[in-house]
Amino acid sequence: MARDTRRRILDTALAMFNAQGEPHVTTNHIADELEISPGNLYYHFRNKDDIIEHLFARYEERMDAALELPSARLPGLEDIWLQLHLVFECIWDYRFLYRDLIEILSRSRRLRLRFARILRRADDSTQAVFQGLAQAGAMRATAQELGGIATNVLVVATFWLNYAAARGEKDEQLAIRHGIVQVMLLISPFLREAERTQLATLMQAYLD
Amino acid sequence: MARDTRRRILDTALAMFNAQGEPHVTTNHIADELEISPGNLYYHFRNKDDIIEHLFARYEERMDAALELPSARLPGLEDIWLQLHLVFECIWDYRFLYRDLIEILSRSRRLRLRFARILRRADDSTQAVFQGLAQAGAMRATAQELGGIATNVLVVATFWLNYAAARGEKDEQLAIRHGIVQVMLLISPFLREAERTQLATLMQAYLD
DNA sequence: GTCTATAAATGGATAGAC
DNA sequence: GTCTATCCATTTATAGAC
Repeated sequence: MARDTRRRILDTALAMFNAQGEPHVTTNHIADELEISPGNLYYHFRNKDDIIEHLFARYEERMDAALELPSARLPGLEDIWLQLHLVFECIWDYRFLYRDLIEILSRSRRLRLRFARILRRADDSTQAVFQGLAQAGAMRATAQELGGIATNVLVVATFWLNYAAARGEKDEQLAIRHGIVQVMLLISPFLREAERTQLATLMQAYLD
Repeated sequence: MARDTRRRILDTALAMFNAQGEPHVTTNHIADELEISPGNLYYHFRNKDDIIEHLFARYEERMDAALELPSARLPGLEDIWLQLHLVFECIWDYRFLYRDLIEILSRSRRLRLRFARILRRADDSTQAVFQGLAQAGAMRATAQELGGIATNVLVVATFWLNYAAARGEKDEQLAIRHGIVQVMLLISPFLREAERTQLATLMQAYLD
Protein backbone atom coordinates (compact mmCIF):
# COMPACT_ATOMS: atom_id res chain seq x y z
CA MET A 1 0.00 0.00 0.00
CA ALA A 2 3.04 2.30 0.28
CA ARG A 3 3.45 2.88 -3.41
CA ASP A 4 -0.29 3.18 -3.58
CA THR A 5 -0.50 6.01 -1.04
CA ARG A 6 2.23 7.88 -2.83
CA ARG A 7 0.39 7.52 -6.14
CA ARG A 8 -2.95 8.45 -4.56
CA ILE A 9 -1.44 11.63 -3.16
CA LEU A 10 -0.26 12.63 -6.61
CA ASP A 11 -3.60 11.76 -8.23
CA THR A 12 -5.62 13.61 -5.63
CA ALA A 13 -3.32 16.63 -5.62
CA LEU A 14 -3.62 16.88 -9.41
CA ALA A 15 -7.40 16.69 -9.29
CA MET A 16 -7.62 19.31 -6.54
CA PHE A 17 -5.10 21.66 -8.16
CA ASN A 18 -7.02 21.50 -11.43
CA ALA A 19 -10.39 22.02 -9.76
CA GLN A 20 -9.51 24.81 -7.31
CA GLY A 21 -6.24 26.27 -8.52
CA GLU A 22 -2.88 25.34 -6.99
CA PRO A 23 -2.70 28.36 -4.63
CA HIS A 24 -5.97 27.36 -2.93
CA VAL A 25 -4.96 23.77 -2.19
CA THR A 26 -2.78 23.19 0.87
CA THR A 27 -1.03 19.99 1.91
CA ASN A 28 -3.60 19.67 4.70
CA HIS A 29 -6.46 19.90 2.21
CA ILE A 30 -4.94 17.09 0.19
CA ALA A 31 -4.48 14.94 3.30
CA ASP A 32 -8.08 15.67 4.36
CA GLU A 33 -9.46 14.69 0.99
CA LEU A 34 -7.51 11.42 1.09
CA GLU A 35 -8.46 10.86 4.72
CA ILE A 36 -4.85 10.43 5.72
CA SER A 37 -2.89 12.51 8.22
CA PRO A 38 -0.69 15.49 7.27
CA GLY A 39 2.23 13.62 8.81
CA ASN A 40 1.64 10.73 6.46
CA LEU A 41 1.65 13.02 3.48
CA TYR A 42 4.96 14.50 4.63
CA TYR A 43 6.36 11.01 4.96
CA HIS A 44 5.90 10.57 1.19
CA PHE A 45 6.80 14.07 0.00
CA ARG A 46 9.17 16.68 1.39
CA ASN A 47 6.72 19.51 0.80
CA LYS A 48 4.10 20.90 -1.56
CA ASP A 49 6.63 21.89 -4.21
CA ASP A 50 7.92 18.34 -4.17
CA ILE A 51 4.44 17.13 -5.09
CA ILE A 52 4.24 19.72 -7.86
CA GLU A 53 7.64 18.66 -9.14
CA HIS A 54 6.53 15.05 -9.44
CA LEU A 55 3.31 16.08 -11.17
CA PHE A 56 5.41 18.17 -13.52
CA ALA A 57 7.48 15.10 -14.37
CA ARG A 58 4.31 13.26 -15.36
CA TYR A 59 3.22 16.25 -17.42
CA GLU A 60 6.62 16.50 -19.05
CA GLU A 61 6.60 12.89 -20.14
CA ARG A 62 3.09 13.22 -21.52
CA MET A 63 3.86 16.41 -23.44
CA ASP A 64 7.09 14.99 -24.81
CA ALA A 65 5.11 12.08 -26.21
CA ALA A 66 2.49 14.41 -27.70
CA LEU A 67 5.20 16.43 -29.43
CA GLU A 68 6.78 13.34 -30.98
CA LEU A 69 6.72 13.79 -34.75
CA PRO A 70 4.18 11.39 -36.28
CA SER A 71 6.39 9.46 -38.67
CA ALA A 72 9.07 9.51 -41.31
CA ARG A 73 6.66 10.38 -44.11
CA LEU A 74 5.60 13.93 -44.78
CA PRO A 75 2.84 15.08 -42.41
CA GLY A 76 -0.60 15.99 -43.68
CA LEU A 77 -3.34 18.16 -42.24
CA GLU A 78 -4.80 15.21 -40.34
CA ASP A 79 -1.50 14.66 -38.56
CA ILE A 80 -1.54 18.24 -37.32
CA TRP A 81 -5.12 17.82 -36.22
CA LEU A 82 -4.28 14.72 -34.21
CA GLN A 83 -1.18 16.24 -32.68
CA LEU A 84 -3.08 19.34 -31.63
CA HIS A 85 -5.60 17.10 -29.91
CA LEU A 86 -2.92 15.31 -27.95
CA VAL A 87 -1.34 18.61 -26.92
CA PHE A 88 -4.58 20.28 -25.87
CA GLU A 89 -5.67 17.23 -23.90
CA CYS A 90 -2.36 17.19 -22.11
CA ILE A 91 -2.71 20.88 -21.27
CA TRP A 92 -6.25 20.24 -20.08
CA ASP A 93 -5.19 17.38 -17.81
CA TYR A 94 -2.48 19.54 -16.21
CA ARG A 95 -4.27 22.86 -16.47
CA PHE A 96 -3.34 23.91 -12.93
CA LEU A 97 0.19 24.37 -14.25
CA TYR A 98 -0.98 26.75 -16.97
CA ARG A 99 -3.40 28.63 -14.74
CA ASP A 100 -0.62 29.88 -12.47
CA LEU A 101 2.28 29.24 -14.79
CA ILE A 102 4.52 32.19 -13.96
CA GLU A 103 3.88 31.91 -10.25
CA ILE A 104 4.69 28.18 -10.18
CA LEU A 105 7.79 28.59 -12.34
CA SER A 106 8.97 31.48 -10.15
CA ARG A 107 9.36 29.10 -7.23
CA SER A 108 11.69 26.61 -8.89
CA ARG A 109 14.65 27.18 -11.14
CA ARG A 110 14.49 23.54 -12.22
CA LEU A 111 10.90 23.78 -13.40
CA ARG A 112 11.71 27.03 -15.22
CA LEU A 113 14.43 25.32 -17.20
CA ARG A 114 12.33 22.26 -17.91
CA PHE A 115 9.32 24.26 -19.06
CA ALA A 116 11.53 26.41 -21.29
CA ARG A 117 12.88 23.20 -22.81
CA ILE A 118 9.37 21.99 -23.57
CA LEU A 119 8.55 25.29 -25.25
CA ARG A 120 11.68 25.00 -27.39
CA ARG A 121 10.79 21.45 -28.25
CA ALA A 122 7.23 22.46 -29.17
CA ASP A 123 8.65 25.22 -31.33
CA ASP A 124 10.97 22.81 -33.14
CA SER A 125 8.18 20.30 -33.60
CA THR A 126 5.82 22.94 -35.00
CA GLN A 127 8.37 24.26 -37.42
CA ALA A 128 9.27 20.73 -38.55
CA VAL A 129 5.62 20.03 -39.35
CA PHE A 130 5.40 23.30 -41.28
CA GLN A 131 8.48 22.43 -43.25
CA GLY A 132 6.97 19.07 -44.06
CA LEU A 133 3.82 20.75 -45.33
CA ALA A 134 5.90 23.20 -47.34
CA GLN A 135 7.95 20.38 -48.81
CA ALA A 136 4.76 18.60 -49.83
CA GLY A 137 3.64 21.82 -51.51
CA ALA A 138 0.66 22.23 -49.18
CA MET A 139 2.02 25.31 -47.45
CA ARG A 140 3.80 28.38 -48.69
CA ALA A 141 5.70 30.82 -46.49
CA THR A 142 9.18 32.25 -45.99
CA ALA A 143 11.42 30.77 -43.31
CA GLN A 144 10.96 33.94 -41.28
CA GLU A 145 7.19 33.69 -41.55
CA LEU A 146 7.30 30.04 -40.47
CA GLY A 147 9.15 31.01 -37.31
CA GLY A 148 6.68 33.75 -36.50
CA ILE A 149 3.65 31.56 -37.08
CA ALA A 150 5.11 28.80 -34.92
CA THR A 151 5.56 31.26 -32.07
CA ASN A 152 1.96 32.42 -32.35
CA VAL A 153 0.82 28.80 -32.39
CA LEU A 154 2.65 28.23 -29.12
CA VAL A 155 1.21 31.33 -27.48
CA VAL A 156 -2.37 30.53 -28.45
CA ALA A 157 -2.07 26.86 -27.48
CA THR A 158 -0.35 27.62 -24.17
CA PHE A 159 -2.78 30.28 -23.00
CA TRP A 160 -6.01 29.42 -24.73
CA LEU A 161 -7.61 27.88 -21.64
CA ASN A 162 -6.72 30.96 -19.61
CA TYR A 163 -8.23 33.17 -22.27
CA ALA A 164 -11.42 31.11 -22.32
CA ALA A 165 -11.63 31.34 -18.52
CA ALA A 166 -11.04 35.11 -18.49
CA ARG A 167 -13.68 35.47 -21.17
CA GLY A 168 -16.12 33.64 -18.92
CA GLU A 169 -16.48 30.55 -21.09
CA LYS A 170 -18.34 27.87 -19.13
CA ASP A 171 -18.40 24.83 -21.43
CA GLU A 172 -14.84 23.64 -21.10
CA GLN A 173 -14.96 20.85 -23.64
CA LEU A 174 -16.23 23.33 -26.22
CA ALA A 175 -13.43 25.68 -25.19
CA ILE A 176 -10.82 23.03 -26.07
CA ARG A 177 -12.30 22.44 -29.50
CA HIS A 178 -12.49 26.18 -30.05
CA GLY A 179 -8.81 26.43 -29.14
CA ILE A 180 -7.83 23.83 -31.69
CA VAL A 181 -9.77 25.70 -34.36
CA GLN A 182 -8.07 28.98 -33.41
CA VAL A 183 -4.65 27.39 -33.83
CA MET A 184 -5.66 25.98 -37.20
CA LEU A 185 -6.80 29.47 -38.17
CA LEU A 186 -3.24 30.67 -37.68
CA ILE A 187 -1.96 28.22 -40.24
CA SER A 188 -4.84 28.49 -42.69
CA PRO A 189 -3.75 31.60 -44.67
CA PHE A 190 -0.48 29.92 -45.62
CA LEU A 191 -2.06 26.78 -47.02
CA ARG A 192 -2.59 26.01 -50.68
CA GLU A 193 -6.16 26.66 -51.86
CA ALA A 194 -7.11 22.94 -51.82
CA GLU A 195 -5.92 22.41 -48.26
CA ARG A 196 -7.49 25.67 -47.09
CA THR A 197 -10.98 24.69 -48.20
CA GLN A 198 -10.45 21.19 -46.80
CA LEU A 199 -9.48 22.74 -43.48
CA ALA A 200 -12.44 25.13 -43.50
CA THR A 201 -14.79 22.16 -43.88
CA LEU A 202 -13.07 20.25 -41.08
CA MET A 203 -13.30 23.23 -38.75
CA GLN A 204 -16.93 23.92 -39.53
CA ALA A 205 -17.92 20.34 -38.77
CA TYR A 206 -15.80 20.35 -35.65
CA LEU A 207 -17.49 23.24 -33.90
CA ASP A 208 -21.03 21.87 -34.21
CA MET B 1 -1.10 64.33 3.36
CA ALA B 2 -4.17 62.07 3.66
CA ARG B 3 -4.92 61.88 -0.03
CA ASP B 4 -1.22 61.62 -0.55
CA THR B 5 -0.80 58.53 1.63
CA ARG B 6 -3.67 56.84 -0.10
CA ARG B 7 -2.14 57.56 -3.49
CA ARG B 8 1.31 56.48 -2.33
CA ILE B 9 -0.07 53.17 -1.10
CA LEU B 10 -1.55 52.52 -4.53
CA ASP B 11 1.65 53.57 -6.34
CA THR B 12 3.87 51.46 -4.12
CA ALA B 13 1.57 48.45 -4.23
CA LEU B 14 1.54 48.59 -8.02
CA ALA B 15 5.32 48.79 -8.21
CA MET B 16 5.76 45.91 -5.78
CA PHE B 17 3.09 43.73 -7.40
CA ASN B 18 4.72 44.23 -10.78
CA ALA B 19 8.22 43.55 -9.47
CA GLN B 20 7.54 40.53 -7.26
CA GLY B 21 4.15 39.21 -8.32
CA GLU B 22 0.97 39.94 -6.42
CA PRO B 23 0.98 36.69 -4.38
CA HIS B 24 4.38 37.52 -2.88
CA VAL B 25 3.46 41.02 -1.69
CA THR B 26 1.59 41.26 1.61
CA THR B 27 -0.05 44.32 3.11
CA ASN B 28 2.76 44.34 5.69
CA HIS B 29 5.38 44.41 2.95
CA ILE B 30 3.68 47.40 1.36
CA ALA B 31 3.51 49.21 4.69
CA ASP B 32 7.18 48.40 5.37
CA GLU B 33 8.27 49.73 1.99
CA LEU B 34 6.34 52.96 2.59
CA GLU B 35 7.60 53.17 6.17
CA ILE B 36 4.09 53.44 7.51
CA SER B 37 2.36 51.11 9.95
CA PRO B 38 0.09 48.24 8.90
CA GLY B 39 -2.71 49.93 10.84
CA ASN B 40 -2.31 53.05 8.77
CA LEU B 41 -2.58 51.08 5.57
CA TYR B 42 -5.79 49.49 6.84
CA TYR B 43 -7.15 52.92 7.65
CA HIS B 44 -7.01 53.75 3.94
CA PHE B 45 -8.04 50.39 2.47
CA ARG B 46 -10.32 47.69 3.80
CA ASN B 47 -7.95 44.90 2.73
CA LYS B 48 -5.53 43.78 0.05
CA ASP B 49 -8.27 43.05 -2.49
CA ASP B 50 -9.53 46.59 -2.00
CA ILE B 51 -6.13 47.88 -3.07
CA ILE B 52 -6.17 45.60 -6.09
CA GLU B 53 -9.67 46.77 -6.98
CA HIS B 54 -8.55 50.40 -7.00
CA LEU B 55 -5.50 49.55 -9.09
CA PHE B 56 -7.81 47.72 -11.45
CA ALA B 57 -9.94 50.85 -11.80
CA ARG B 58 -6.84 52.79 -12.89
CA TYR B 59 -5.95 50.04 -15.31
CA GLU B 60 -9.48 49.94 -16.67
CA GLU B 61 -9.54 53.66 -17.38
CA ARG B 62 -6.15 53.48 -19.08
CA MET B 63 -7.10 50.49 -21.25
CA ASP B 64 -10.44 52.03 -22.19
CA ALA B 65 -8.56 55.07 -23.45
CA ALA B 66 -6.10 52.91 -25.38
CA LEU B 67 -8.95 51.06 -27.08
CA GLU B 68 -10.65 54.28 -28.18
CA LEU B 69 -10.91 54.23 -31.94
CA PRO B 70 -8.51 56.79 -33.42
CA SER B 71 -10.90 58.94 -35.43
CA ALA B 72 -13.83 59.13 -37.80
CA ARG B 73 -11.67 58.56 -40.86
CA LEU B 74 -10.68 55.10 -42.00
CA PRO B 75 -7.73 53.72 -40.01
CA GLY B 76 -4.40 52.96 -41.67
CA LEU B 77 -1.56 50.66 -40.67
CA GLU B 78 0.07 53.42 -38.61
CA ASP B 79 -3.07 53.77 -36.52
CA ILE B 80 -2.93 50.09 -35.64
CA TRP B 81 0.74 50.41 -34.83
CA LEU B 82 0.07 53.29 -32.46
CA GLN B 83 -2.88 51.60 -30.82
CA LEU B 84 -0.90 48.42 -30.25
CA HIS B 85 1.76 50.48 -28.53
CA LEU B 86 -0.74 52.05 -26.19
CA VAL B 87 -2.24 48.67 -25.36
CA PHE B 88 1.07 46.91 -24.76
CA GLU B 89 2.35 49.75 -22.60
CA CYS B 90 -0.81 49.59 -20.53
CA ILE B 91 -0.39 45.84 -20.10
CA TRP B 92 3.24 46.37 -19.17
CA ASP B 93 2.38 48.98 -16.53
CA TYR B 94 -0.20 46.64 -14.95
CA ARG B 95 1.55 43.37 -15.69
CA PHE B 96 0.92 41.98 -12.20
CA LEU B 97 -2.71 41.64 -13.26
CA TYR B 98 -1.78 39.54 -16.29
CA ARG B 99 0.81 37.47 -14.48
CA ASP B 100 -1.78 35.99 -12.10
CA LEU B 101 -4.88 36.83 -14.10
CA ILE B 102 -7.05 33.80 -13.38
CA GLU B 103 -6.10 33.73 -9.72
CA ILE B 104 -6.88 37.42 -9.21
CA LEU B 105 -10.15 37.22 -11.13
CA SER B 106 -11.15 34.12 -9.15
CA ARG B 107 -11.29 36.20 -5.97
CA SER B 108 -13.73 38.83 -7.19
CA ARG B 109 -16.88 38.50 -9.22
CA ARG B 110 -16.78 42.22 -9.95
CA LEU B 111 -13.29 42.10 -11.45
CA ARG B 112 -14.27 39.06 -13.49
CA LEU B 113 -17.15 40.95 -15.07
CA ARG B 114 -15.10 44.08 -15.63
CA PHE B 115 -12.22 42.20 -17.24
CA ALA B 116 -14.61 40.30 -19.47
CA ARG B 117 -16.09 43.63 -20.53
CA ILE B 118 -12.63 44.94 -21.47
CA LEU B 119 -11.99 41.81 -23.55
CA ARG B 120 -15.28 42.31 -25.37
CA ARG B 121 -14.45 45.94 -25.95
CA ALA B 122 -10.99 45.03 -27.26
CA ASP B 123 -12.61 42.50 -29.56
CA ASP B 124 -15.06 45.07 -30.90
CA SER B 125 -12.31 47.63 -31.35
CA THR B 126 -10.08 45.15 -33.19
CA GLN B 127 -12.84 44.06 -35.52
CA ALA B 128 -13.81 47.69 -36.19
CA VAL B 129 -10.25 48.48 -37.23
CA PHE B 130 -10.20 45.41 -39.48
CA GLN B 131 -13.44 46.46 -41.11
CA GLY B 132 -11.98 49.91 -41.67
CA LEU B 133 -8.97 48.37 -43.39
CA ALA B 134 -11.22 46.12 -45.45
CA GLN B 135 -13.38 49.07 -46.46
CA ALA B 136 -10.27 50.96 -47.55
CA GLY B 137 -9.32 47.93 -49.63
CA ALA B 138 -6.16 47.30 -47.63
CA MET B 139 -7.37 44.04 -46.11
CA ARG B 140 -9.28 41.11 -47.49
CA ALA B 141 -10.99 38.46 -45.38
CA THR B 142 -14.43 36.98 -44.73
CA ALA B 143 -16.43 38.18 -41.75
CA GLN B 144 -15.80 34.82 -40.08
CA GLU B 145 -12.06 35.10 -40.65
CA LEU B 146 -12.08 38.63 -39.20
CA GLY B 147 -13.65 37.33 -36.02
CA GLY B 148 -11.14 34.53 -35.70
CA ILE B 149 -8.15 36.78 -36.32
CA ALA B 150 -9.41 39.31 -33.78
CA THR B 151 -9.62 36.57 -31.15
CA ASN B 152 -6.06 35.47 -31.85
CA VAL B 153 -4.92 39.07 -31.63
CA LEU B 154 -6.46 39.30 -28.17
CA VAL B 155 -4.90 36.05 -26.97
CA VAL B 156 -1.41 36.96 -28.16
CA ALA B 157 -1.60 40.52 -26.80
CA THR B 158 -3.04 39.43 -23.47
CA PHE B 159 -0.53 36.67 -22.77
CA TRP B 160 2.55 37.72 -24.68
CA LEU B 161 4.41 38.94 -21.59
CA ASN B 162 3.68 35.66 -19.82
CA TYR B 163 4.94 33.74 -22.80
CA ALA B 164 8.13 35.80 -22.91
CA ALA B 165 8.66 35.20 -19.19
CA ALA B 166 8.07 31.44 -19.49
CA ARG B 167 10.46 31.37 -22.41
CA GLY B 168 13.09 32.97 -20.21
CA GLU B 169 13.27 36.27 -22.08
CA LYS B 170 15.30 38.73 -20.04
CA ASP B 171 15.19 41.99 -22.01
CA GLU B 172 11.68 43.12 -21.27
CA GLN B 173 11.60 46.17 -23.51
CA LEU B 174 12.62 43.97 -26.42
CA ALA B 175 9.92 41.52 -25.41
CA ILE B 176 7.26 44.22 -25.78
CA ARG B 177 8.44 45.15 -29.25
CA HIS B 178 8.56 41.49 -30.19
CA GLY B 179 4.97 41.13 -28.99
CA ILE B 180 3.79 43.98 -31.17
CA VAL B 181 5.47 42.39 -34.17
CA GLN B 182 3.86 39.03 -33.41
CA VAL B 183 0.43 40.64 -33.39
CA MET B 184 1.14 42.39 -36.67
CA LEU B 185 2.19 39.02 -38.07
CA LEU B 186 -1.32 37.76 -37.39
CA ILE B 187 -2.80 40.47 -39.58
CA SER B 188 -0.15 40.44 -42.27
CA PRO B 189 -1.42 37.56 -44.47
CA PHE B 190 -4.74 39.30 -44.94
CA LEU B 191 -3.28 42.57 -46.16
CA ARG B 192 -3.06 43.71 -49.76
CA GLU B 193 0.38 43.21 -51.29
CA ALA B 194 1.35 46.89 -50.98
CA GLU B 195 0.47 47.07 -47.30
CA ARG B 196 2.12 43.72 -46.59
CA THR B 197 5.49 44.83 -47.88
CA GLN B 198 5.10 48.16 -46.11
CA LEU B 199 4.43 46.27 -42.89
CA ALA B 200 7.36 43.91 -43.42
CA THR B 201 9.68 46.92 -43.69
CA LEU B 202 8.21 48.53 -40.58
CA MET B 203 8.62 45.32 -38.56
CA GLN B 204 12.18 44.74 -39.74
CA ALA B 205 13.24 48.23 -38.72
CA TYR B 206 11.39 47.88 -35.44
CA LEU B 207 13.20 44.83 -34.15
CA ASP B 208 16.71 46.27 -34.60
C1' DG C 1 3.62 3.60 7.00
C1' DT C 2 0.61 5.96 9.54
C1' DC C 3 -1.07 8.53 13.32
C1' DT C 4 -1.52 12.45 16.93
C1' DA C 5 0.01 16.50 18.56
C1' DT C 6 2.10 20.50 18.07
C1' DA C 7 5.77 23.86 16.97
C1' DA C 8 7.10 27.78 14.20
C1' DA C 9 6.14 31.17 10.97
C1' DT C 10 3.31 34.04 8.34
C1' DG C 11 -0.38 36.94 6.78
C1' DG C 12 -4.68 39.40 7.37
C1' DA C 13 -6.88 42.33 10.13
C1' DT C 14 -8.42 45.15 14.33
C1' DA C 15 -8.45 47.85 18.93
C1' DG C 16 -7.28 51.62 21.10
C1' DA C 17 -3.79 55.25 22.26
C1' DC C 18 -1.92 59.49 20.45
C1' DG D 1 -4.27 60.04 10.16
C1' DT D 2 -1.05 57.46 12.18
C1' DC D 3 1.08 54.35 15.44
C1' DT D 4 1.75 50.28 18.65
C1' DA D 5 0.39 46.12 20.00
C1' DT D 6 -1.80 42.17 19.26
C1' DC D 7 -5.16 38.63 17.89
C1' DC D 8 -6.79 35.17 15.02
C1' DA D 9 -6.58 31.94 11.32
C1' DT D 10 -3.92 29.46 8.28
C1' DT D 11 -0.07 26.86 6.55
C1' DT D 12 4.05 24.41 6.67
C1' DA D 13 6.52 21.17 8.73
C1' DT D 14 8.36 18.03 12.41
C1' DA D 15 8.69 14.88 16.67
C1' DG D 16 7.61 10.88 18.53
C1' DA D 17 4.18 7.13 19.56
C1' DC D 18 2.15 3.02 17.48
